[in-house]
Amino acid sequence: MTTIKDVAKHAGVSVATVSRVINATGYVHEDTRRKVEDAVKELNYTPNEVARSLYKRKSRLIGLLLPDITNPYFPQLARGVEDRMQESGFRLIFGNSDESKEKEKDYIQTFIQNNVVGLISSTNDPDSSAYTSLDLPVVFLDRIASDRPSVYADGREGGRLAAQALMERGSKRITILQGPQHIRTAQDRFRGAAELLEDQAIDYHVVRTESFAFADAEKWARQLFDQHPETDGVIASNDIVATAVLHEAIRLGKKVPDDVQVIGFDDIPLSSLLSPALSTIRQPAYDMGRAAAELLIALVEGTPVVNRTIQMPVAFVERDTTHKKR
Amino acid sequence: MTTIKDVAKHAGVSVATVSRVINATGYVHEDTRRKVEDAVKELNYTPNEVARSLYKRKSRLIGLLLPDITNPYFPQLARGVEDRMQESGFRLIFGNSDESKEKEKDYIQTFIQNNVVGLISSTNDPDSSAYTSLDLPVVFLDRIASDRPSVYADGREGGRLAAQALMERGSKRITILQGPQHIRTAQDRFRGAAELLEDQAIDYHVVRTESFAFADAEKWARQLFDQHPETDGVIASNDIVATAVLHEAIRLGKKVPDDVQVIGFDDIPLSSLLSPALSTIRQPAYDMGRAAAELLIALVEGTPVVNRTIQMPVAFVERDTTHKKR
DNA sequence: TTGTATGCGTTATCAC
DNA sequence: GTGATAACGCATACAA
Repeated sequence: MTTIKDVAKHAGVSVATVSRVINATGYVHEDTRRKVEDAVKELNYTPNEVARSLYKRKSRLIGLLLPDITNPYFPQLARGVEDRMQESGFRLIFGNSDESKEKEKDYIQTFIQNNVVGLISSTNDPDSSAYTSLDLPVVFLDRIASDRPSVYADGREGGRLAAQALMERGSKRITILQGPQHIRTAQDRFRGAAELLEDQAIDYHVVRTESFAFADAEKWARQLFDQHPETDGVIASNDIVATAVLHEAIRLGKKVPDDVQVIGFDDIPLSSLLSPALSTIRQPAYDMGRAAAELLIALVEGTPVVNRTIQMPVAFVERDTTHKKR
Repeated sequence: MTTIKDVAKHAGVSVATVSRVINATGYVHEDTRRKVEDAVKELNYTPNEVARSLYKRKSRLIGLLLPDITNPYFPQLARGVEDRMQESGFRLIFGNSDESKEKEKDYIQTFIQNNVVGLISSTNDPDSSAYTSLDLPVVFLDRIASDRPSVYADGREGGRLAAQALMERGSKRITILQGPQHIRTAQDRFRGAAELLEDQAIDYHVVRTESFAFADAEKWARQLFDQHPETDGVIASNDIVATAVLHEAIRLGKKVPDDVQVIGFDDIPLSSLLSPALSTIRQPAYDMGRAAAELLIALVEGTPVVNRTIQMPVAFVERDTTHKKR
């Protein structure tokens, strides 16, 4: 590797001068600047980030902690984060936490060891000491942390929208799949839906689901129709589960949406390619990722930020698992 | 942050001794070892990786370069890589290349600046100077690089399996969706399928597709049935495209598999949840990720490796978009 | 068995 | 305007 020393020698100046021109700091004569720039180009020199990081005690690295990149919702978040970070010259150290506190701590630890300047996390427990005791800027993504920086979608409203859509389209015996209890956003969706149904005095059932995992989705779908075969409207906890519900409904010979309407949550890319295409509540995942990145960058750079918690809008995406509204 | 100096002071020894016990190198008296260990625990000390990296000129960081994490096939690769790396204490710096040489170069550059010890890449052009001129161990994942370390699935065999499955199940007018020309693995699949069909003297059509993107998938599906409405068997370039084909077929009122059989490629998690569930050629994505990580670790650590190119097996997964075989 | 001193590549402070 | 040089936190060669 070529170092600043090589460049200095090659340009016939001191390392201090080279440093000055690279960082555009302090005075340097036009002629020497050119000499240095030529040397840099000729030797194909790029500064060693590690040395920089050591001296400055901060890197250009950001930690990104997601539960499981394998779950189709997260790649979009990740992509949003990455794109925005990229634009500002930050790199991502990435980890899957599997919602395990152990793994989270472990990762946070190594983030610190690598001098990351900030952290974006989709933890289920923002109030854990692992985060509160951190003196790094942290942005919680797709998670809610009262009064600490976070970016999330309006799940409550999403739940309401879903319930309203089903109601308006004639479902009388609605079943809500209640997502994992320990995930706040999932509960918000549930509460929103339940709330509206109660307001409208509409009867509904609830089926608990303990995970968002592919492997379990079919199980929840089966349970749903087992326990409530008369269901004519399903509010699923996310699109994966909704897909499984759709699959199971069709397997049981039900017509969708005629016998049973289905609404998902997230609007993952595949939703529109399902048959029938899945009606769902859209979360702007990519934009959420970007927003989180943007917020973190502001925090890192000390730019004043007005809104430390950003709630993104959700919207009902009408496709073919619900009736067309007249 | 607490440094090795703090620990040394606290334990009443020199930094060298502390270093020795942390790294289990050189001699150190049992008593002093305990003293140091106590101090480490008490001060909650963990070594600064950046300083280590600077001194040793190598970090515990690995670069991972994928085309687009948003494409459902890649998260599984990524997860496999991450899990394996995690087990050996390596962290991932992650980037999306969008198949752009520019972005690739850019990332590789910053990987180097951050002293990564190795690189896993799904580039379309392993022979680009960006890679050949690198003096880092590189493993190509889901990509083929003759005589350089790589992990990929047997696409040719996959294509053959798909064609054979369709043939055996009675399709007479098969259309193959030929994936992007610049992606070698996609071409292998295509060639495998075409090859077998030609051997069997079975007539087939080809529809070119230029990408694996969601946004385009429906377009290819439409083109397919536009140009070859009589098609009774489709070999799709991957599961996304297959899903779109399925969607389009159903939209056109075709019965699957009775009117048209469909086979995908990859076996992404959602495939089994489609209605009808998608028959496909399975690539062991997660295991491929793990294998790539394993190979890279061996390369990094100088462990002798016997097979530098690992070809993983593919398999036909029979679900509901193909007839049951009697 | 332990401590001192040096260097990893950079940036910043201070003389000149 | 420019150049020595200390310091960032760590690991090692060498001396003790």
